[in-house]
Amino acid sequence: MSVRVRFAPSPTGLLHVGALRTVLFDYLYARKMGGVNILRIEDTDRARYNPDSEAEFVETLRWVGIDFDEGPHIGGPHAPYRQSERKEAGIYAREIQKLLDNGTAYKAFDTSAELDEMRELQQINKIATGYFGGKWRDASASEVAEAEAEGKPFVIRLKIPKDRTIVLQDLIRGRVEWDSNVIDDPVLIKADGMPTYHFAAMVDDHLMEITHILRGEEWIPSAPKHIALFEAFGWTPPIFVHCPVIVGNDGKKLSKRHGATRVLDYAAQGFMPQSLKNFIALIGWSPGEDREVLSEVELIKLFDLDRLQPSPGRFDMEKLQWLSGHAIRALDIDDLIQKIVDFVAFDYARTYHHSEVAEDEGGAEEQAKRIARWASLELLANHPDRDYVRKCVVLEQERVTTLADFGEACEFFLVDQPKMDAKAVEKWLGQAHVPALFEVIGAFCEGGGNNTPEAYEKLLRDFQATSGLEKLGPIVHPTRVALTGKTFGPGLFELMAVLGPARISSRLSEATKVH
RNA sequence: GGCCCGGUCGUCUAGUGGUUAGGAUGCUGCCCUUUCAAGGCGGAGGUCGCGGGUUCAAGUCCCGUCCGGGCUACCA
Repeated sequence: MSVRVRFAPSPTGLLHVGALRTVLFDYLYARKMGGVNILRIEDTDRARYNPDSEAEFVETLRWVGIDFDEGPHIGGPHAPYRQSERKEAGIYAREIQKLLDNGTAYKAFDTSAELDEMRELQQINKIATGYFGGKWRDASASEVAEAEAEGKPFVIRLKIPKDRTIVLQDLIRGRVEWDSNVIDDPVLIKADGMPTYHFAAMVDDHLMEITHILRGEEWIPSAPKHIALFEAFGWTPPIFVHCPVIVGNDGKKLSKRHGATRVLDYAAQGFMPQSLKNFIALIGWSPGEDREVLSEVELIKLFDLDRLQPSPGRFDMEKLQWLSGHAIRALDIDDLIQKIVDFVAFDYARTYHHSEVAEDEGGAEEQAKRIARWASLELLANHPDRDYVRKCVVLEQERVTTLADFGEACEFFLVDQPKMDAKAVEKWLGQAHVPALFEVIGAFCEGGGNNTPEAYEKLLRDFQATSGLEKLGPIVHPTRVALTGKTFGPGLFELMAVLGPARISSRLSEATKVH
């Protein structure tokens, strides 16, 4: 039987990192097995419904490079793929009737006030809370008919069998058992007629012929309900795969405090999607060899559910950064430039770089940095001299970890006069030999000297020889500061050849004035 | 409270009875070098949560215990 997996998010908000990992595993497994990857929207909770959510999922997953074979945005043989639409189509009404008919589900007319009272009593008596039958599980047909005739609202609950052991055979965790008497009767259909997750998800998984249910481990406690539901229908349940969660550095659930949880924020920060995938896949899974940097193809080829690990993993930003830098360095230069151009055209990245930054993430200072970074990125992407852009990017390629980093890295290439680091100016530009040095370089540039790294190197080394200075540093550093405003960056001779004589002369004369 | 899941260097992990407990990241030293990176070569960092047991032999199997996390809704 062909593998069919599904990502079934509830459209209540953004796509976060934890959910991404589950879809990634769905996707990798489907692709590896030549199976089908399905997107299904679980919008049965009207109160929490967010109309922008579905578009967020689709856009984000497109960026990451995770695609679907069936879903609300592309259709498929099991359409519709939104549960609200499936409800309208009468699917859940039809299925629940089967359970009502075979006696495995029942109508319960308790009011929410009654249920609250019941729970309170259970808590006081320190016994398990939940609905273990109440007065309706075994109510007589006439009692039910009477309540219905009065028009009382009701829910439909599943009859969890008594005095049994319910067994979950989880692919990652093995056998997990429950005494069925500790499992309460879950609501299947709410008073408003909408199905609950428990009902809709399992019915759809069966109808859509899902072979493996990959979901977060927070679902383990409700697994026995789902298994009992499959039994009530007489259906064979799919294979359950409860994936470990991703937590923050403090071991707690990933939240805003740990950095971005919204996947699209990583796109906006200029991370390479492949490295995010690579990184996320490595939390809870490994190929079993000592290999960590994996291409898309390798990821698919090597991935296997058998190698999933049960323990939760922490989200380590530094490793993501290493992976992203690695991916950028591996890129062909023209490809890289195209990616930078695309990045600058990416609306959300622009928005991200211009939105307010919370105090604990750097506040106004960080925000100013982002705005400057973006401005420089735009200069780079829109620069008329593409050959110049190419040369700048080549020199910075091995010094960045994200696409956005090119903003800061290339800034001095792009502006008329770079911002000068005051400390660097003070340290290097005041030295006695500097005026003579700049004069020599200026003369070389205006006199039509060769604009090559080799020629500049010879020029500066010759100056060193005649000046009597022992090291090249006192010559290189002031020049670098005058030309870039910084004490670090690409090789001086290479960057001089990129800047060219005109920029060099004007910057040197500016630098002379500054000091 | 009840039920459930988890526990190997700071972090991500390899490991399925016999290994000096391996790799990666991060940290750090050296090399390269005009700086910063990148790259190359080293180093520190783990009494495998703890305590019993089984065994000639336990990170690996069993029991107990501690700690962390989840669920305990007409939310998913």
